[in-house]
Amino acid sequence: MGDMAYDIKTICLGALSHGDATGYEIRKQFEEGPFAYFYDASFGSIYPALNKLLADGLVTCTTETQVGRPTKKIYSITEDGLAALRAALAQNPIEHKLRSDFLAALFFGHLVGPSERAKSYDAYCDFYRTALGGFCEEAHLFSHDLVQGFGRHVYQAALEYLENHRDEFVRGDAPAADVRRAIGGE
Amino acid sequence: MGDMAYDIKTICLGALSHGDATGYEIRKQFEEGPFAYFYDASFGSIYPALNKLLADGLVTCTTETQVGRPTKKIYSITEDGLAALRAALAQNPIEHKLRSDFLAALFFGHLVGPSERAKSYDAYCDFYRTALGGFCEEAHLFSHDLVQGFGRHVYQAALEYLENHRDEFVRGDAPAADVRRAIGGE
DNA sequence: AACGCATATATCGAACCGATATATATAGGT
DNA sequence: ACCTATATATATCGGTTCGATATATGCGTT
Repeated sequence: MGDMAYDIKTICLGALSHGDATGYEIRKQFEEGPFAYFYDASFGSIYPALNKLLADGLVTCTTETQVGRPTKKIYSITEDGLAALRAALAQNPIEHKLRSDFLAALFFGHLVGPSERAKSYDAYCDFYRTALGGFCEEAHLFSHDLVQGFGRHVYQAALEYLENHRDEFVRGDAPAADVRRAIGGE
Repeated sequence: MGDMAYDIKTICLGALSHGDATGYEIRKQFEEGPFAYFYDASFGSIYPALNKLLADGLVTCTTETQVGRPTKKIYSITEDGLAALRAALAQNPIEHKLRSDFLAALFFGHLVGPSERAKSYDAYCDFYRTALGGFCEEAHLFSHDLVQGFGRHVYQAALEYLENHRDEFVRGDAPAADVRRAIGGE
């Protein structure tokens, strides 16, 4: 118990606990679905993960041939798979990692000019505006509802802060106690 | 221009733009420093990155022998390094990725019991409380100030939401339109 | 005296991302 | 009518990065 992180296999089990799906459909859930904003996985990790889960008996697979389309491989979670998912969830992981190149760009904003700062800033605002449109309004489970509500609340707060500090940042107003080092240029 | 992400080399250049440092000190900045909350890098990527930057002439290195301690390698950014950093910053990347096992645990909260839900939830609240204590109050640059203020504001909003929805989530209150699938157990 | 912790560098396996390849159907633009 | 882009669907491969481990030493604590 304690400090660890879920791997893609566990997250795939989680996705399949909501219903059968193909690898392609799981990917779409990461891209547009309800947990798009706090998790991601690419084909390069989903397909190998599903094969591993299949070999371990945590999922089953039925193929569905289609006319003029690639054959679908529909995966279903097994009893063992659900038990493995519950066991993983019981381990209470404590990871929460944000990697934001947007914030890095703003953090080093003093190294570029006001127009560059404005460009980064506005792209970041747009990111939040777009993301806020993507949160589902009506969740079917209290847990999904909480996570969606959380995301909406936090993203709204983020956008609000950004809108209130734009001019100040783009102008490059110095804070009260300005002890900055000279690092050349600009 | 457009869609890309910074790599560790660029972020190391950014760290060195604030002053000379060893690989160990750069790591500490990712762990406790001002941009700890939106970026991370391990020794396994920092040391190779610094070697690559040295080979490319973007940083210089002076060794400082110490009594009874490993020899320090102090890195400094060069003119070329600063130019490379500015060039990378001008590319305006648009990546912002959150990977939260906390939120995943809450998202699948319906699969575990109320006591397990409470454990995950409280650990998440503690994460935000601890993190809020780590934001620096007095930044020396307007850009650092903005990013710190943003983090503080967003984290406060996150904690506020969590505190207001705890009981509801732990009890497992169903939302208005409850169309949940039966997924076994519990 | 023993143990853990901080300092400091370095490497290696495993995990994972991003791009690419393959194949086909539909939709939209010119 | 043609051509391009997008969507469906699976799979693999190279490269980046993480997490753990190794090495070496001093200092503080039990």
